[in-house]
Amino acid sequence: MDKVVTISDVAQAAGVSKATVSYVLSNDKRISKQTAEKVRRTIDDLGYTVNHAARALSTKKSNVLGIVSPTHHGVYLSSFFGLHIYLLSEYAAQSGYDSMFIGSDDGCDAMRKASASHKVDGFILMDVCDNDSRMTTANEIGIPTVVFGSPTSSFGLDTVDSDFRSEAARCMQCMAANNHKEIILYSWSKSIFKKRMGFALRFRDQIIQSAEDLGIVLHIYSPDNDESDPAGELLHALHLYPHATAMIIHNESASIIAPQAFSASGIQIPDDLYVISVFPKQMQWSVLASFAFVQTDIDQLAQKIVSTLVARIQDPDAPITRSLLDFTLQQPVSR
Amino acid sequence: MDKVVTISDVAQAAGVSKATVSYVLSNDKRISKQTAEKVRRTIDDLGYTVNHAARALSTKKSNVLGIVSPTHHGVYLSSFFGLHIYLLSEYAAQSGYDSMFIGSDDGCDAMRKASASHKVDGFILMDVCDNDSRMTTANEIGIPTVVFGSPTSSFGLDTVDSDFRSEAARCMQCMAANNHKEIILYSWSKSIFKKRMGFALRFRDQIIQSAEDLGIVLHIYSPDNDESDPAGELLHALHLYPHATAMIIHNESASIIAPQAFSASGIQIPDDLYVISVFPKQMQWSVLASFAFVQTDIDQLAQKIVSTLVARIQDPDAPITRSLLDFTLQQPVSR
DNA sequence: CTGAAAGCGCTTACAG
DNA sequence: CTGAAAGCGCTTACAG
Repeated sequence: MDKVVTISDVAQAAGVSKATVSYVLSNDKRISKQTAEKVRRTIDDLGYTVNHAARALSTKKSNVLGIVSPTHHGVYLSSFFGLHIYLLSEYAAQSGYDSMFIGSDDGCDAMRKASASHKVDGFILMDVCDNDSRMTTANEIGIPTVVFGSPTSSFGLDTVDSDFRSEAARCMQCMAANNHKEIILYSWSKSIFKKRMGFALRFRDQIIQSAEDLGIVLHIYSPDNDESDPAGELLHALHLYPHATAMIIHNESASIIAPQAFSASGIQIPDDLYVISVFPKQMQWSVLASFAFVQTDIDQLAQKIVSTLVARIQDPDAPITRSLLDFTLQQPVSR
Repeated sequence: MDKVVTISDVAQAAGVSKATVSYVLSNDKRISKQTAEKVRRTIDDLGYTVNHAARALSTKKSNVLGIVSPTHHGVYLSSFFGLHIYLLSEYAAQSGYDSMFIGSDDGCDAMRKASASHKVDGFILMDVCDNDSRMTTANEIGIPTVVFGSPTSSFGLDTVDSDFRSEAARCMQCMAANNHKEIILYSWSKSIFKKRMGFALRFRDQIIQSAEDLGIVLHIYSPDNDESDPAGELLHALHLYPHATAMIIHNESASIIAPQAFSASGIQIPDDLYVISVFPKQMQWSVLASFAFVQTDIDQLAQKIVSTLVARIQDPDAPITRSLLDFTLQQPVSR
């Protein structure tokens, strides 16, 4: 439509050089207050906006963070994936970064391309599993990267996740405190374990450990895949282990469906069965009041992920960071 | 790490000019087969990738699509939002575009900035409601834009959505065919209607229309907001209208919870209550087999959205497009 | 069929 | 405190 205004237009209108305008833009203190003020006014008058491509070419920085979706996520995609992306890009914006979603199946290839073409300054790897090839790719490229997940090795990359070990231990202490001697861990599906997702592995391993330490009889139930009916699976688990007095649910779809599934079968929570569930506090509409729960906070995680990546971009040589956010156990609210 | 290779390096190594390399890159037929072949080989050898910023500066095209999240989505965010973004960016990639997520609360401001700084070639507006300010903003900017949603007016913008009117009519014909004289429409929450979201309005209006045409007694139930317990709301609706023999559920969280909620109350589907639900075929883990349902396909929608936007970018003067995808009604599978 | 050159809109040493 | 100028890595008329 109307002609696009460039830095030259501003310079001319303000009666200064392009360099001066550029310095004003970057708040360089060498420019006098009056000049800066004058330039800023003409910028507003003309409605100037910096050309992103030109700046990127000149500075060799794109000011874009690449959000890399998991390779081969298969059919399973958390309902909170969208919220994650939303929040990440929100916090990125607050730090002056745009965010680009990199989602094709050939995750690593897409990463190489995005990096080689200077499209991004850094990567956020979503839902990283053990030995995730995206980590080695990031390493080879040598680009600032933060891993969202808890792989056994992060290959020298910064890491952010919920502290599943600590949360698991806390769940078990709660079980002991409430005098439960035999419990069920309703865990993630076998296909999640097969993918070696850290959140599933780390949580389960700590539960096993704590069960031993506390002398609690533990049964682990893990559905075969994520397509089966979680309500039926939950009841099946109860049927298999009739002496269990409590259950820990660490599984998204099961957490959502569980209150209904139990009430449908006339199981009173917490009288017939004491239940602890782990789910994001953003899971609102699902009614879980009679459960105790570990309330992970996606918002805090997103904020931490972005700040970690931004810090890494600013100082590539800073020591590696491993941030585990430890969310507390909430007791059920009676209603 | 290792020095980044530019078009000059390729030109030198291949013994041609930069211009020639550039022409090879764009498959210009003026370059001889042999030269092109030679250049392509050195490109591979050197591992050259075009610098995105340089190209964008030169061509004034960013090759990026901006996905604009709804302004003030409030607490409600569909569980499929993430899948949507994922699929959109997948199809964008297939068409040679990257996708940038634009999500801040000041949606329109963010749009202006993204456009002014030449960061995007076009916009996809997610979940557009009637009189959505993003539409007028897109118009003022004069940038290729496709509206995902069914607003009353699209302000001259291309539009893609599921065909809610047609689907609603089909649901009602099914009701009539099954001889239901009195039914309940369990609809979206009042806050969704207050936002004037087209999918809720258009569907409801057609249901009302069809009810009149077919002589069916219709009760519309709409929860106050999206935080309330959908299971309780569903039962409340049944309680209010005890003579209804069927229900149409057009509400995401209610669709998910409904099978459990009904079974918990001993309501047999379809014997006690005939139910038609509308939900994406990507909603897998939730068990809905005893419902009839309109199976919208997020994948097809995403594909259509991207192809529409790409076409618009290529030909800004082509006639305006309005694509309504009409998904069929599936009868329940007995199991 | 190929190349020299201008230009895209910025930033940043370097002079003054 | 400010400006002239080079350079970032491409593309694209324009010559030849």
